[in-house]
Amino acid sequence: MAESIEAISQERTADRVLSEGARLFREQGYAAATTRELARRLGINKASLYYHVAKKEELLYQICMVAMTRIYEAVAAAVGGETDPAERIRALINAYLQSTLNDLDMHATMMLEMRFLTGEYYGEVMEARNRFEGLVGSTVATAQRAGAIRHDMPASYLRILLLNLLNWPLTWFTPGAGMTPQKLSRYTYDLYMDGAAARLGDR
Amino acid sequence: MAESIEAISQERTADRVLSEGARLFREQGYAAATTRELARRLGINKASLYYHVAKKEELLYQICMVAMTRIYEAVAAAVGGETDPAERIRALINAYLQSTLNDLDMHATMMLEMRFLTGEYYGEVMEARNRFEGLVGSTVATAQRAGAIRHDMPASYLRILLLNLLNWPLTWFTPGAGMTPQKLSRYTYDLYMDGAAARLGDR
DNA sequence: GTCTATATCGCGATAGAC
DNA sequence: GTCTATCGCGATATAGAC
Repeated sequence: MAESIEAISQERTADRVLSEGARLFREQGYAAATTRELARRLGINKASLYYHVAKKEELLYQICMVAMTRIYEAVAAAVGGETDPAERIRALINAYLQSTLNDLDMHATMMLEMRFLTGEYYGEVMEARNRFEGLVGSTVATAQRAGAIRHDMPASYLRILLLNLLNWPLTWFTPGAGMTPQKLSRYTYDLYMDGAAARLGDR
Repeated sequence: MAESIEAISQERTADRVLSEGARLFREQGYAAATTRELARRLGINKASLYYHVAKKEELLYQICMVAMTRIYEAVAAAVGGETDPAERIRALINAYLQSTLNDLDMHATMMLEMRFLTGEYYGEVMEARNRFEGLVGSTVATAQRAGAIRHDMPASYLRILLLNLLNWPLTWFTPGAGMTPQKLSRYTYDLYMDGAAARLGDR
């Protein structure tokens, strides 16, 4: 019993280090953020931090891996829940933007700060990211083979153009500033599938 | 005569500080980059750097302002050279991607590192960037009013979706890796205007 | 699991000679 | 316009008591 209570409070503290770390790294950038400031925000001594995490870089690594796991699972579940190729892309866009924009600290840190990782840390995160972007690519390529996506553009371009649309919002999205992940998802899907040009009968 | 030679060599050194600084800041991030390393790359003593630039932050500021000036002028000239609304958008996309991807160090530093500026430095760069993004927005809005762009999506979304497509390449584009700014421009325009969906008669 | 105290280092920036 | 020399600070991380 005492064990489970300890386990719970331990988990809480570890979680707080992760989420406060992600917030700090996103706000100030990994390199400029200090362990002193993180300890201050957590209300503990800076030395106490090193009970929870071996070093600053390891914290960044953990944040990146958690973020990658979350978004992979969210997007895989969303895509797996649809059969129609276009609906799968709609679900992908929605899950991607919901995940990243509702958990900005973790995902912006992962996408924008992972480059500061070195060696194995970097390798593992990059591998997870490649696996994830492979899921995006195969969803698009499958839709193309099914005839739902145009054939006069290589699947590799269709993948990176979609990733451009999905990732840049991490740099500018601000919750509560009028925009919502829902609305952005809808317009992103509309633009990605149909484009911005006026069609016959539009006016 | 001696003056002009001095002026030229002075200009050269100042230019080298700017371009090597941009390269270093892009490679390592502004916060992680050191003035020692910059001096080493320039082949001068670290103290000598402070003859050319007052402080590290001022160098970042100068890089950002030069990048903003360059891209504004390139895009304004390209858009001004066309009259057809769709062609103006094509020219905008092309000039935007040519500028940023052929001068990655300056533009990636501007877009991704400008957040480390403080006070007036930050204010001035942000103002220039807002002015520039206003040019993008007004080009899209004008095309919409002319009937070339769909009316069932707010111009504000059409602007940010285009900026998503144009800016994220700064994070992944690598010269000489198969992709060219030309090809990316073409596909970006095709996708932005027409979308990814297959049309009747595609197959 | 948190603390006090501290080691050790590398940073931005300056002084002043040449 | 570049140099040598150095200041002063704040960073990550560790030792060891409680």
